[in-house]
Amino acid sequence: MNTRTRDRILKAAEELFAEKGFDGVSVREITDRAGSNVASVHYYFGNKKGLYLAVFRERMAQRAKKVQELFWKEIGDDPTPSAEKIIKTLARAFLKSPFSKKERMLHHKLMAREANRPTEAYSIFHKEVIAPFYNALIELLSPYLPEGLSRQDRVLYVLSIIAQVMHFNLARSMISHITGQPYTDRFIDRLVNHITRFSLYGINYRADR
Amino acid sequence: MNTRTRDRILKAAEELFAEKGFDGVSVREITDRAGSNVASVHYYFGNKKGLYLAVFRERMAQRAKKVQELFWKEIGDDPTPSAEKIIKTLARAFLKSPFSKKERMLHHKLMAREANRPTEAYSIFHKEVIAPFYNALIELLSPYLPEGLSRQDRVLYVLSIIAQVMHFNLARSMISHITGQPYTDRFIDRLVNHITRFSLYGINYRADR
DNA sequence: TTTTTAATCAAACGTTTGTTTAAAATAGAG
DNA sequence: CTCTATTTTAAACAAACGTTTGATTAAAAA
Repeated sequence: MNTRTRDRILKAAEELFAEKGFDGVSVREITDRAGSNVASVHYYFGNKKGLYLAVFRERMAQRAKKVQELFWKEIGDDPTPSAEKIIKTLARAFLKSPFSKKERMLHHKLMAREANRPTEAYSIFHKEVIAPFYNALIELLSPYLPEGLSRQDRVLYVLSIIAQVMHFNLARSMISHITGQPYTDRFIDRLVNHITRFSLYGINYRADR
Repeated sequence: MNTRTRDRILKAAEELFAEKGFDGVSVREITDRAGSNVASVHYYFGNKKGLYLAVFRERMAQRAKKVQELFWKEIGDDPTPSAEKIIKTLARAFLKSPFSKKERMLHHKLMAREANRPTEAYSIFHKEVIAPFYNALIELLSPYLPEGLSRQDRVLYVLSIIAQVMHFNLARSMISHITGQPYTDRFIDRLVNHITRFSLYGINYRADR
């Protein structure tokens, strides 16, 4: 198995799928960017759908786990982190993860695609990666949430935070139009601070109560 | 001009474009659903892209304006509405607008698609519909936002609210998985209440200050 | 050395794509 | 009814699509 060719195809496929969607990209476009033959997709992945599934299994899951690792590493040493630390770390893990801006972007794009219209690729990904992370976040945030909420109510708070991260990433073009700001590092820093502040107040936790 | 056939095509096109994206749908699929001939798209809209533009001009823009009218109607009589009223009305206008759930969903799907990767269809739509609404919202909310913020900072607050509305609508499948709740009317009511509460605290306005 | 395996390639497969054409059907006015 | 303009239709087009094939290469195994 020549993993180099296979990896080049995976990389090109991930980029193009995120950018244009499954139907927006042709196999030839992928193999051209990867510098391989059209037939190589069949050779390594069976068919186009198999390639899409592989992108999810081997690239998305990996990346999501890395984001989570980063989150836990920053939280890690603190047994009972403050609400501010949890939220800021969460926003940063998503918006300033250890990937290039391009990589982070395409990760979120594919996530959004699947959260909306899940393919077969998603169910395992959800069970193994998404769900455990959400559950852990709920545990972590619970002490700071209004009392007496059901689990279903508490998860909404986590979703409100994630919602902002996702939207500020995915609606970049519109947001740049409306704010007049390009997505520079400085602007992203400002977004992280805004999301943190908004969400911290959003959960309505006050240390002085 | 036989508007009946033309309208059927527009309706089918909007549904399918929202669901699968521009490249995910074939002209034949659209005309089949509309119950017309393949060539009718050429006859009424020139080509596939022209049909997509027409969907935006004639369906999306109309709908967005209706949502905004609903918002202003509920706000209307009040010259200086409270922060709570503004936010609740905003959340409701988006999540409980005078359309069917299906209609609202496909509207938001297309919005998200274009906010992410805008086509020519978007620029006019943005200039005439989106931007004015955002600007008006900023004006309305400004008295309740932290003082001394630039316009660019203030728009972020509006975006945080919209972000939640969009995400709770678009990531339905994932959210149902994670909460264990199907998207019933009762659940959507709960979402509206949650978003309102979270966002109201999020802007950190307190009448007692 | 001979045989087997892994990898890549150009070429072609049958379908589906968006688009166009020209004829047929329909509708409305005189 | 007749004539004309509008609308709908079946058929065909080239181009692009995903997929498959059989040949070719080079390295590994026998």
